Parts: sequence; C-alpha cells; structure tokens
Amino acid sequence: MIMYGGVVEKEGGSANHMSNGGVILKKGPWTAAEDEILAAYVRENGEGNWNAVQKNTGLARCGKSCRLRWANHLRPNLRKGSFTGDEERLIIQLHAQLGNKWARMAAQLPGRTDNEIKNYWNTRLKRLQRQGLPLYPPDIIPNHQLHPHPHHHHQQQQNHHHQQHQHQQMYFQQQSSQPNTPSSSPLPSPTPLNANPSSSFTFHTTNTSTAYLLHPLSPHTPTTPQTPSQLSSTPPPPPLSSPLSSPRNNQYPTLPLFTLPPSQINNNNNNMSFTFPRPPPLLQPPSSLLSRRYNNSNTPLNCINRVSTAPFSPVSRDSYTSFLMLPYSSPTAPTAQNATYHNTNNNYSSFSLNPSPSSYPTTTSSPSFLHSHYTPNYSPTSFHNNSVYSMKQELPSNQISQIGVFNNVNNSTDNEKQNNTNLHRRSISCSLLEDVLEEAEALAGGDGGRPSKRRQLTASPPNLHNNNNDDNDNFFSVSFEQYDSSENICSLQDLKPKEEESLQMNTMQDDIAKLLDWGSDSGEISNGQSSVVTDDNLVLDVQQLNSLFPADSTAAETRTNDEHNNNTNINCSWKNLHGIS
DNA sequence: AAATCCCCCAACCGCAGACAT
DNA sequence: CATGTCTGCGGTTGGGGGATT
Repeated sequence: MIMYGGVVEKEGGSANHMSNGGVILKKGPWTAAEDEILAAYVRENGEGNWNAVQKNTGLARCGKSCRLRWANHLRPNLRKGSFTGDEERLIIQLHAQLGNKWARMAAQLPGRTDNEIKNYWNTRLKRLQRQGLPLYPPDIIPNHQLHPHPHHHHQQQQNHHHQQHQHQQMYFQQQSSQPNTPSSSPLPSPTPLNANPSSSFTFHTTNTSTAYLLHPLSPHTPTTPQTPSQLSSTPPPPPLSSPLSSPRNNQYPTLPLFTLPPSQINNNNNNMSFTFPRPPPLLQPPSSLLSRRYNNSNTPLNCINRVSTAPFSPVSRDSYTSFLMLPYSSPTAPTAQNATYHNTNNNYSSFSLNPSPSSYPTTTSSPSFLHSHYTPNYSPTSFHNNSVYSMKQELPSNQISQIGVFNNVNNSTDNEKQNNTNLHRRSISCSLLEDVLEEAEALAGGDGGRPSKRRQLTASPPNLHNNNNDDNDNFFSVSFEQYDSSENICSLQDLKPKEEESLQMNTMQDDIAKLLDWGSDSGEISNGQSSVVTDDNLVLDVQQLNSLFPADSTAAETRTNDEHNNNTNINCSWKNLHGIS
C-alpha cells in the first residue's frame, strides 16, 4: 500500500494542496494508486467516515474528495459510458419533475451518478440555450415545484442562488404584472405568474392535438379550441423575455421568446397554460452555429417545419427536434412506437415514433434518441393502449416503473411483450406502493411529515424474495421499517446504519434490475447508489396520483381506501409505521 | 497549422442538514 | 441547547480533446 501521508505528489497534472492538521492534502486528479488505496479501504471498512481514510491510510486526500471519488468512480455497479437514449429521456423527464435535484435523479438511474447527470444536463442546457430551444417538450410538465420539498434548505438555497437558474433552464419566464425589461435581471424571475410564492407553474399543453406543434420556433400560432380553464379575459401579458438576454449570451438580442396569448393564461389557479408561438427570426441561432450545426440550408425553422409534416431529415438532428422527443416508448408496437402523454388537463396525446428509440445512437453529445419520425396520432384509445407509459411520465419516484422502459421491446417476441406488459403492470403497482409509502412515511414521521428517524426501505420483486405477506406475486413486496439501533431488522447488523441503508437500497435495486432484466451490458444492472437514495425519492402525493390515473381511478381509490383501512393487501409491510399499523 | 469553439468530464467549493459530543 | 464534525447536495471551474474555422 502506498502511503501518501505528508507526501506531496505532483502527478496528475494540476495538483493543489491544502494543509489538514499538518498533512498536506492533495487536490486534482486522482492517480491509480490513490484509487487503489481508497478502494481497498472501503472494501475493508465500508463506506462512510471518509475523513478516516486519510488518517488510516495516509492517503493525502480530504474526506470529501474520497467520498466523491468513491461515489463517482470507484464504487461498484457504476455504469460508465454515454447515456442511453432511454436514460436521456428519463433525465429530461425527471428534471421536469424534480428540477436540479441531481441526486434524486441519479437515484432513478441505476449506476449513474449525480455528477454525470448534472454534467449531462448542463451540457444539454448550454446547447439548447445557445439554440434558443426549450428544455422540455411541450408535453412534459415541469412540476417539480408542485410539491414543495421537505428539505427546505435546498429550496431556500435555490431561492437565493439557484432557483433562477432552474427557471432559466425551462426557457420561459414567469410573468409578473410588470413587463420584463432588458434592464431587469437577465435571469428569469422566480416569481410565479400570480406572484404567489407558494404557487407553481406548469407547462400545460392546451390540446394534445396540437401540443406537439407548439414549438417556440413553430410558425403556427395555436388556433385550436381552448379548454374552458384556459379561456380567460385576462389581457395579454407582456412578452416573455428570453433568457438569452443573459449577458453571457449577449450575442442574442433581448427579445420575447414566447408570448402568451390571453387565452393561454389561466389566472384562476396556479397553473399556467401556454404555448409557444413563433419567435422572431432574430432568435435563430447565429449564423456560425447554423453553418456548423445545420449544414447549410437546413435552418432550424426548416427543421421545425418538417415536424408536422414529414419525418426529420438527418440534418434536423442534434437540435430542434429535441423538444419533440418522447420520454418513453411503448412496448406494444412492434414497428411504430406509441407513447401516450397525460397532461393535467386530462387530455391525452400519443405519438408514433419510428424507428424505435432503441435503435438510435446513444451518444451524449447529441440527443440522438430524439430523432424520430414524428407522426401525430392521438386518440382516446391510445391512452388505454399505453396507459402505462402515460403514467410513468408523471411519476416522480418510480424507479421501478421507469426502469421498465429500458426493455427493448422492438425485438421482443410475443411472449416477451407479454412479459413486458406484466412488468409494466407491476411497475404501476410498485409506483402505487411508493406513493403509499410516501404517505405512510409522512404519517410515521409524526412531525409534520418529516420522518423522525431513518428508516429501512426494502423492496423485493415478486418471486425473487420470499415474502410471507404477499398473496399476489404480481406486486413488489415492500418493507419499510423504521431504523432503530435496538432492533436488528436485517442481517447487516455489523454495519453502520447508513451502510445498511445503502446496502438495502442496493439490494432493492439489484433485485429490481434482475427482475426487469434491465441493462444490456451484462452485469451492470444495479447501481449501488450509495448516497443518493433518500426517502425523498418517494414523493408523490395521492392527489397527484389520482390526477394522473384517471383511467385507473378505481384502482387508485381502492388503494387509498386500503391505506385508510389499514389493509395490507397492497403487500406492504407496515412495520413501525406510526399511524398506519 | 494555428486559433477557436465546443463538449465532456473530473474535481473542487460552499452551504446546510444530520449527527455526535 | 450549543458546538463541532461528518456528510450530502448542487453549483462551478478548469483541463483535455475533438471539431471547426
């Protein structure tokens, strides 16, 4: 073992140093030797107590650096390489729901780290910002502010420092009563439309038949009928200021990026419904960008114009089609993939994708998975055919169900398709369970919803773990136990609680991954997320759920009743859940 | 060939909650 | 209850390398 104590090494490029109790700690890139030291230490002692690494091994790295190195590079089950198209879709969807909650997003992406996701998103943000594109497809509702996070400090931090950034990322600006001027903050104001701090904003697609057309660069101003809630006598608000007016993007003029027709403004509630009319041509990417990215004559608008009429040409890749991507693809269509969106107006839209996303290149440098033949195809039946997917989009904490979409369905046999269908049904069930768990957690916390103690969450896929409380093996069995040092609730007694949590979560994810046979690169099917799985991953309230699953409202209602009746038929083990059992 | 741009990635920093004392 | 330490999270920075001008 190489001892680094007190030794200053200049390898690895820019090595800065800082002193820590007489030991000069190294900074900068890690060497293989350092990695080995750290890995050996963790193998022997487990995760945690990172500051002890330096003390016990002499590794001249601070605890934070060790933890980061382990979490991002050394821990097992890390998925390396570019994000797959499915992962990219999931990231976009998760970001719409969670905002810059990288750790929580990482919890939904097995083997991925928050840092990876963050880097990916920032790169994507940068690219789309440069191109003047929205970050979300019109059908993705950025609702991560609908449910205030119990961890207030992060939100407060974002309020102070970063929340504006989040809004900037959404490429629209909440409308205040006063028009934005170029002299105002280059970043969008975090103030919601109605200046209600507790309100939230939401992308609402006004009509699914046209939602996919309402691109900011679309030449078509929506003319479709508005839902009653969208009909308003509110005078037209001032145009939205483009976040491109940022000084850092001052190559773009400060011009309205989106305008909100009066009919799109709904001041009767906290939700905004708006569309993306055509922006002025000045917002087109600079010529240099066009020449580099759009290959001569294929301007972004050209690309967009194709959206509603014809499949994309190859040159439309890498940019303007990104907002048209679909978060999920259906396992049911062997040739064209249908995905159904559910928006908060209870409208549904489905899209046909061809070829399947699974055949897309999966480089991270471009949203290649977005490039599809895009055919509007909405009908009420689509929802029923693809209800699983419409739900998944809205579930904030459905790692299991989301994992399900990674199945390559195009190559599936009929049996496999059937299996996929079953899996997705199970996904629903598990999502429901998570919902229940979240609610139970709030009850168990007893202090306004915040858990008073750490708890153990274990979940077992059907037929993989022998749980004695399941009559129906179509459900995951979930055991959510309050952690108590006096109680040995698992076999990992000699581990610290956090390690237990970590391992339990790893086990859960391993099981889930095994169940879903997820991951084509053999072996790396679980993530071993050691630090990112928190109770907060289980955030979804019943109200939202009910709104999400109107077609399955009976089931949701039944589930809710089960909760209230302390019914254990949902295959949850409510041990030590105050107020439940 | 050099300069520039851009992407990707790794790592650091500050902050704040959790926890121990 | 106060204080200190540990840990996790999110934002930011900077370097390497490829592509483009």
